[in-house]
Amino acid sequence: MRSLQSGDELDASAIERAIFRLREHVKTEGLKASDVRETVARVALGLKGHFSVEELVSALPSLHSSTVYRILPVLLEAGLLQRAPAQSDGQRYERAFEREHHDHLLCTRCGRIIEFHFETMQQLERDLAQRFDFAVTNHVLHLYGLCAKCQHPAKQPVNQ
Amino acid sequence: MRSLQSGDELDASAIERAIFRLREHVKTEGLKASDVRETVARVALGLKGHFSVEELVSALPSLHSSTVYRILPVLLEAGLLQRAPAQSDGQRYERAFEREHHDHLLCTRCGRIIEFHFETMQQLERDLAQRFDFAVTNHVLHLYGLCAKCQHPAKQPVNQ
DNA sequence: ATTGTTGCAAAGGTTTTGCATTACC
DNA sequence: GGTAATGCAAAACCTTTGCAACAAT
Repeated sequence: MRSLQSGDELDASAIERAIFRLREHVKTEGLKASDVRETVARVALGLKGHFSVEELVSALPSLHSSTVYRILPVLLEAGLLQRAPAQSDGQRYERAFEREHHDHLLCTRCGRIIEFHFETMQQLERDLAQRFDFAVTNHVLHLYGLCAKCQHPAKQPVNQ
Repeated sequence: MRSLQSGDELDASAIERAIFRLREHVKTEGLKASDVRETVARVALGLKGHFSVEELVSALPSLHSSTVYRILPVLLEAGLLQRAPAQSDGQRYERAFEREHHDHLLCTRCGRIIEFHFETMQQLERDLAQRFDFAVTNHVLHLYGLCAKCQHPAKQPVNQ
């Protein structure tokens, strides 16, 4: 098991690789090129951590939310984004491009999210393939509980 | 790792234990006793597998859906129900009372859901407690992929 | 020319909320 | 009597869809 940082940003050349992959995907799917779609991709990849659709739309003031809603599935299918744990304000997303898979630890009191990588999962996926003849392509592992601060409230106040 | 059956029903005495736990929880929370709430609990615990709110409401024709929506969180907090993988028709729930934790294998083609128990998760939870000082209370593990039938389409048609 | 894309408005569906009434303690 | 629970209707919420105008192939 390893801990991970979520805030690592994509540099300019990584963004260009992502756009390249998007164009490949668009071509493969028989869609047409679109500057708007690429703008959404660039802005989404520039957001840090987990973001809501509303946050993405706010970062794209010239675009209508329905346009963003229509583009999001394409960015997911192209492997640029992936779903993140949903909150009360709807589905959330995060960057997937050039980022290794990770799992989430969610504090149920303060909302803090810790990311980590659990190597044993690959062994589990092999076991499942054998036992159930099930071919795993991806997974979601969310663990809920109390983070260090919220377990020791005397040291730190709640919700910060 | 062990495979599990989801359809195991609660017998009458187990239902009574669940109602007892609900009453304890209601008392602890400073709420008032309510026959309606207990009826919802009994009906929900009688449903097999994963169910939508609409299915629960349909099984309670005399109650308004808003009443069911208001009662559901109480049944979750009392440990009688837990969330199940959401579908396009909204959130789904399943029984949690006197049922060991289990994880889900979800076929992305036909929608089939296989439940299993992964013992190593307890070891992971201990590791996380050490590494991050994070106290895990529960977790969600969903693995997506293709089930046996959908990997071998020659033998079996899709979507059945 | 044909077909995908976008903006706008409207509808869609699930879930929540305000309020008056009823039930519980 | 005071507070929670319920039913109803309405609102809120996120998301999807229909349609006309626009852009790409």
